[in-house]
Amino acid sequence: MPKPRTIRREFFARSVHKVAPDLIGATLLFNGAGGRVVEVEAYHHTDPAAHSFGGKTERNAVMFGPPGYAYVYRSYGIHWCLNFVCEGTGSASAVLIRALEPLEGLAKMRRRRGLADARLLCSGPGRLAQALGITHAHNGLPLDARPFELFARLEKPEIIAGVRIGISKAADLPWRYGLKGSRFLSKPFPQTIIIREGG
DNA sequence: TATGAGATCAACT
DNA sequence: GTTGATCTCATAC
Repeated sequence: MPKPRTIRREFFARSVHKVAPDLIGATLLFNGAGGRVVEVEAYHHTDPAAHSFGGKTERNAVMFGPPGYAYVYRSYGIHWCLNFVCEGTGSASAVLIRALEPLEGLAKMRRRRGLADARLLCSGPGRLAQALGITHAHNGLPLDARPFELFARLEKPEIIAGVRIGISKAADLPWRYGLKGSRFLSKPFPQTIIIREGG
């Protein structure tokens, strides 16, 4: 068995469109709780759906900083959503982490979510943040140091792509990526575009 | 299975 | 005042 490699900050200093599919199958832990990344979305600064599209504000400031940091924002007034800042300082692009397959710290995550069903623990950006205990307090933290732990995938999974969820601007861009066949996706992928290139 | 309302806050018009 | 990178519960088919 090969040993899992820790993902370093340089991993994120690339195009969001490379980083996003490369994150599928990676392992994300936060204070020892988490699992395998099965769904993400890419947000590029030239994309009208990105928070950074309209320029730097207090909320999105972390997106304008260096890659390899966590951008956490409040969604619909009640949820927290976790993003990984990518590309270079000032490029203001990020990957939204949308779903995990729960593997570690199941009891902790169930307690935080008030749920028994593993399927619903981390299947959605708001659910995932709640299960891991991520809030605005963690906005701007580096991804290559505790409480974050990120491990690269050992094998190249089959990745599917589709349009992003819950947005009205640039809604036709296929920048949502998922692990093919996973039971832990926030929603099914209607069309199946399979990506094989990359590693 | 599908659709709708409510929760609640920051950014924007 | 409206919208939004959401989720849960209720009601309808």
